[in-house]
Amino acid sequence: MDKQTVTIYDVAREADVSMATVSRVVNGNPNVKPATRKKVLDVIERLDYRPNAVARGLASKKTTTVGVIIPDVTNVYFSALARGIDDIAMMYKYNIILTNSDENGRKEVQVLNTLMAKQVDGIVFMGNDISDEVRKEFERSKTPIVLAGCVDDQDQMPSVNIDYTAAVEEATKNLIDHGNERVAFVSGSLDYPINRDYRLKGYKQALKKAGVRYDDKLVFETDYSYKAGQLLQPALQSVNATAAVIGDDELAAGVMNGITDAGMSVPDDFEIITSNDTKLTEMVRPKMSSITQPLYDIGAVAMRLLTKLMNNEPVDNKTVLLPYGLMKRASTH
Amino acid sequence: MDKQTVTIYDVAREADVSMATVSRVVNGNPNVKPATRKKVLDVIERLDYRPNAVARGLASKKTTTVGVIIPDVTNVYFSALARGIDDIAMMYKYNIILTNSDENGRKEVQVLNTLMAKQVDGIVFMGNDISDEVRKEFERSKTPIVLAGCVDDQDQMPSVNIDYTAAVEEATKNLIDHGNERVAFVSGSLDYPINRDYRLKGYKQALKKAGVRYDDKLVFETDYSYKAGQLLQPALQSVNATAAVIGDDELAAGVMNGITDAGMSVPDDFEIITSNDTKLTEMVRPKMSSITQPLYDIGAVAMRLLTKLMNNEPVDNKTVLLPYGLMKRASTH
DNA sequence: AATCAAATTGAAAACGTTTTCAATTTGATA
DNA sequence: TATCAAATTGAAAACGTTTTCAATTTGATT
Repeated sequence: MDKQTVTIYDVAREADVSMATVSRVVNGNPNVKPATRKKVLDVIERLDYRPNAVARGLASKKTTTVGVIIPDVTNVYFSALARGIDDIAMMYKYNIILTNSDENGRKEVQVLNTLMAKQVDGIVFMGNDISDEVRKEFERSKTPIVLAGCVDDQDQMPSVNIDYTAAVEEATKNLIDHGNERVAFVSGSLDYPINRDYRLKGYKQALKKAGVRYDDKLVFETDYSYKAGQLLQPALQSVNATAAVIGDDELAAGVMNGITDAGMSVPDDFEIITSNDTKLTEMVRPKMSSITQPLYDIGAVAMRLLTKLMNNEPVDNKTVLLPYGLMKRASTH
Repeated sequence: MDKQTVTIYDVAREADVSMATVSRVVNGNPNVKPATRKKVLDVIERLDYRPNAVARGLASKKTTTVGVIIPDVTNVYFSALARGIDDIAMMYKYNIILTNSDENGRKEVQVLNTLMAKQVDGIVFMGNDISDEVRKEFERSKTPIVLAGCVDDQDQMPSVNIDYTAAVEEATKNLIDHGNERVAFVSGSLDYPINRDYRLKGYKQALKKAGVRYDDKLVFETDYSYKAGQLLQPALQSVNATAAVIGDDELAAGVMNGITDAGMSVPDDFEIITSNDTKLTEMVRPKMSSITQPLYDIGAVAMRLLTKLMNNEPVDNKTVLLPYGLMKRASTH
């Protein structure tokens, strides 16, 4: 305990007031006489007193930190959400404790517990799935939790998303309207509700409305990587697919480059609509058409929703659907 | 204060031991009889006691959190560093408080102070520059700080980088060896030491060694954005540049697409070497040649260096240079 | 059984701030 | 001047854990 640290006790003694008064000044409590306030502020400046936020957290039971669970911060989709979360967090004077989960359920439970131990005021959870173990931790938690870019098929949790079903339906319809009779659906794991129950559902609805028979050979399940996308060209060709709705931009870039590297032409031989409208859609050639998701806004709105929950503010709607669109670029006609 | 929270006092009472003994058990202190330890652990499990890490942080003066200051988490370069930092942090049982700084000096000072108030055990700083105000905060800090992907031209701070000078020299030499007589240097702000004193220096050294006259019209200063890169094609053409070393992958993708969209051919008409070897270099067409930086490793080694500093472990070398290379892809001959 | 050293345990202070409620001060009114 | 209500202030407890050092226990030896 080196006495170079200035504590509230030092300030109180120098200002000849109690610690309670110093605390009131520091925290902007109005019940302090102006002259007293000035005296204390002068001492604070002279001693360069910096309040210890950990002590404050213990005493006040608010740490002004929020936990953010992210599958992988290097993923362009999730990093955009994280940016929205952090910007709004800082606006409301919170800091984020960021943890990569790798969509590993065991790791998710572990980091959830660590964050709870660190008494975070709230948690934003990103991921493709909510395992039973994770859901159990959610249920026992007194700390507010908001999902961002993650659906809760049991609809128990506050969440911010787009209407993935409608968005994929519209994208699929667009490809069908272009005359494509063999539209593929390229997706991450169909174990994930977001893919199986929301996005694939939109795909099927578009087919049905267009009177196109559903063929499960046109549904491809893979991981969300560029490499996996590149390897899909032969399989897509073998089922005579002429277009695809693809669930991730890096995956889509892989599919597209696999196709063009094989000598086929996009969009003439094969049309592509991807899903996240990250900056990657503009960088590849041809530029990729995409469902537009306001990624930054999903993060920002999730964090704002969380600040309301943390502060017991009234919340109209715990399930927020943000607008989506369809941005046509050069990967479609 | 709702009594549903189980505290160390509850465990001590149930196990009929003192709080000190419970603390010893929880923290693995060997000075506990096996029978006592078992008794305590049984109670901990029965009551589902979860230690409060904030209280522990206050009492022990270690919070097991580290601050990470990042210019922009959506930037592919920095997010890869962040990934390395987090993985090693978790390995050593730390969590990262992540803050976006936008390379804004005022904001950097602000977040530094916030992190200090939150008693982080250490800080990893990423950015292109260390402003005087930031440096002053560094100097007064008793908390260890490590730079990652950020050079300290005053060489006061522990840091992890590659030899940017040698790397750019080699890339420039490569382009000169291809017969290019007009090699451009496309960079972020030359106010930043990393660009002015390290990378531009390498560029100049390569020219000098090749007996090529330095022409400042071939030096382009811009921001690190795809959009800025796209707009550079006319300027590059007007100085008859036939090749460029470019300081950021997104910027390089913009330059390259600007050139190919204008009808020129890469590498036949214009060769490009970029600097970060992110996955973007594989996604664009043609694939981009790049200086290879082990981004993940820069982050990982920085975090490891920080754990040593935090634990007062011996450190051989506070300035770590990791290996770089030159990956030739299709944007060069 | 007595002695001694090592191991174990406990009481209470420490960590630095916030909160609570009683005590005191202040200002307005009659 | 006395009274009263509102404002201000202070003392001490609270927050939940760790640490320190004295007290106690244990085990080995004579």
